[in-house]
Amino acid sequence: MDDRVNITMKPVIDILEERISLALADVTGLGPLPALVKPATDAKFGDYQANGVMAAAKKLKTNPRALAEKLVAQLKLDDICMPPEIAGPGFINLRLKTDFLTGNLLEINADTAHLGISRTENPKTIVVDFSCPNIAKQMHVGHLRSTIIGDSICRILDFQGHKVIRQNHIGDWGTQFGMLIAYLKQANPEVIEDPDSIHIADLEQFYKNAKARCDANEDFAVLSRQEVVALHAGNKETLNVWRHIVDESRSHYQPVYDILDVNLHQANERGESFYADRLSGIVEELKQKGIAVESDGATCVFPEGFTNKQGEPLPFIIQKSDGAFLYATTDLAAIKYRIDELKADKIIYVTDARQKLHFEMLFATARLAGWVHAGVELVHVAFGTVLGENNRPLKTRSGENVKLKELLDEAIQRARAVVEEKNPELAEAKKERIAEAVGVGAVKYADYSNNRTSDYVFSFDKMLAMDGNTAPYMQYAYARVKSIERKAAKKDVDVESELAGITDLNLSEPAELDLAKHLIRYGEIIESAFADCRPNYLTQYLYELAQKFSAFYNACPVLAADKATRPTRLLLCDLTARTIRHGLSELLGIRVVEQM
RNA sequence: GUCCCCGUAGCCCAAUUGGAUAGAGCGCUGGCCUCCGAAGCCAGAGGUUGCAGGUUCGAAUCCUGCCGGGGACGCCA
Repeated sequence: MDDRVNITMKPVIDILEERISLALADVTGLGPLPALVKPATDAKFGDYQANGVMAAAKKLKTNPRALAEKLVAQLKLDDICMPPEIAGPGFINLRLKTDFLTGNLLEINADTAHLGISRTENPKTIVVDFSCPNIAKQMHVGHLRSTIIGDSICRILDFQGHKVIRQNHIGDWGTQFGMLIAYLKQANPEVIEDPDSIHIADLEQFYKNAKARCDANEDFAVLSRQEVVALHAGNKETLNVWRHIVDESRSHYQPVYDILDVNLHQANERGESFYADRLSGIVEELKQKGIAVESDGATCVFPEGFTNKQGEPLPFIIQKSDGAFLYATTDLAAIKYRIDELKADKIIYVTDARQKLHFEMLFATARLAGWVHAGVELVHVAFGTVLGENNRPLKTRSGENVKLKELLDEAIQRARAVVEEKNPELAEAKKERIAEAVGVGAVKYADYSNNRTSDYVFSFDKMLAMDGNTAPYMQYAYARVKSIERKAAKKDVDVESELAGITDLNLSEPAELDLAKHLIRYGEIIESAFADCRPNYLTQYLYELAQKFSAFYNACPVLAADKATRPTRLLLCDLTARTIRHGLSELLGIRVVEQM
């Protein structure tokens, strides 16, 4: 079964690419050349086009159209396409046969779990480093993108059959802990006796109070520094208080992951503290290998190709002059751990674009150290900033970071108001569920649908709009299919049995064909979203799918269709719903609802 | 000052990385509910892809130089 699926259910675009590439190699005698098969830029050119002939002709210094003629004469695609057509300077236009389309849809239909999408032939162990909140502070809007983009990358990799290791590199070991512990000991001395009694209602306030006392009171500042030393030295009492602050913080951010449907748990945490006792060894090793040297009292690596403002070599500082370790040191320890112990073939870092230079230097240093053996890939997946209406990074009116929890609450509340308006007769509990799915979905979808690398302006009104490329639009398309199924039951149409015995389809209406051709491209889109870690390819596809479904829905009655066409249309509905549900809820972590 | 990212329709964004006549949405104009959910659909107007050169069959995409915006650049993460 799996073999069959793997052979037959490769995306069409890949099959075409392979076959045309082979033929191209044959005709030119130049060895393997890419066929450059792409979706057609315009429906009037067909469904796919191969652009590789022109590049090949250039190499061969021959006429591209003549080469195209020779190639087409050799091509055997008649099981998939109508006879290829040559156009323009040497494009080869390909139009899928309806028979092929039918067969493809039936196979997708048969493969309930994977929608006919084959798993990778080359599974890898991939570590994804994402989210990474600072402990003892509430998650704010700055954590949104890393958290959900990282989660989606994991979901896609997982679906493709890779071994995914999620790593939440939480900030749990910094100097701010001295201050927090010192404050807690003063403000809530009972926690020393009974650490379980810690209950920090407002983490942010707790942090601010500690900071204020630290700034105002020199004795307290001294105390704070002593606590850091005590913590890092492993003092039992201090460690105990620290552990409870971390636990308490988790009880604040775990619910945020839960409401976001982000698959992160305590088991995924490998915070800064995890690497604490490895840091001095890392620095030692780099010194011994002659990679790290002392400079102005600090220990630095100077990887080639990086310069500072004065044009001098730029340091990657791994140990401060006071002996303390930094972010860079922890990241180096983490790379080593991930490659040596987690056996990572690939490590993906999902962080904001401003850290680009840091990761370039980090990777360069790890390579110098010889830790990154052949076959290991290091990738920085960077993203832009979430902006407010003023085009500056999103803040509250008073200039503070917008808390993620509050942002999501507002989205849910706004969605709730819309449900109330459109569908007042629904049960309360149902309205609440819908509001959560729509509100949170809207925030996530809006983020995913933007180009990852650019900044975007956050707008509740836009993301909750029912038209346009938004989560509610997609959820609505899904709910309409479900509504057809409910109506079917009332009209004595047994959808299951009509679909169960289905062996042939009757595709004839343009809207049916258009939808069908889009449905079979799902696997191809997942591949491209994966290759570049770009969830917006997926949202773009889903949006087009929902649009094509809506056009089909308007043009082609389903339940009222005659016996010859109804099963085909039911199948199109069902596959649309399954694809939307899979894309939204499995790959993007956005819930669908039966009614809204 | 050096380096990195960006500049696309009135607005907000795409363009699968060098392919054909640059696409969607919002907004605007007009049409579609006796009909499976109108939170919808259909049609239309709207562009010298910041500017100027260059590379080639072919450029929003690559190269050079300007202009404008954002970011990074020794002991934060």
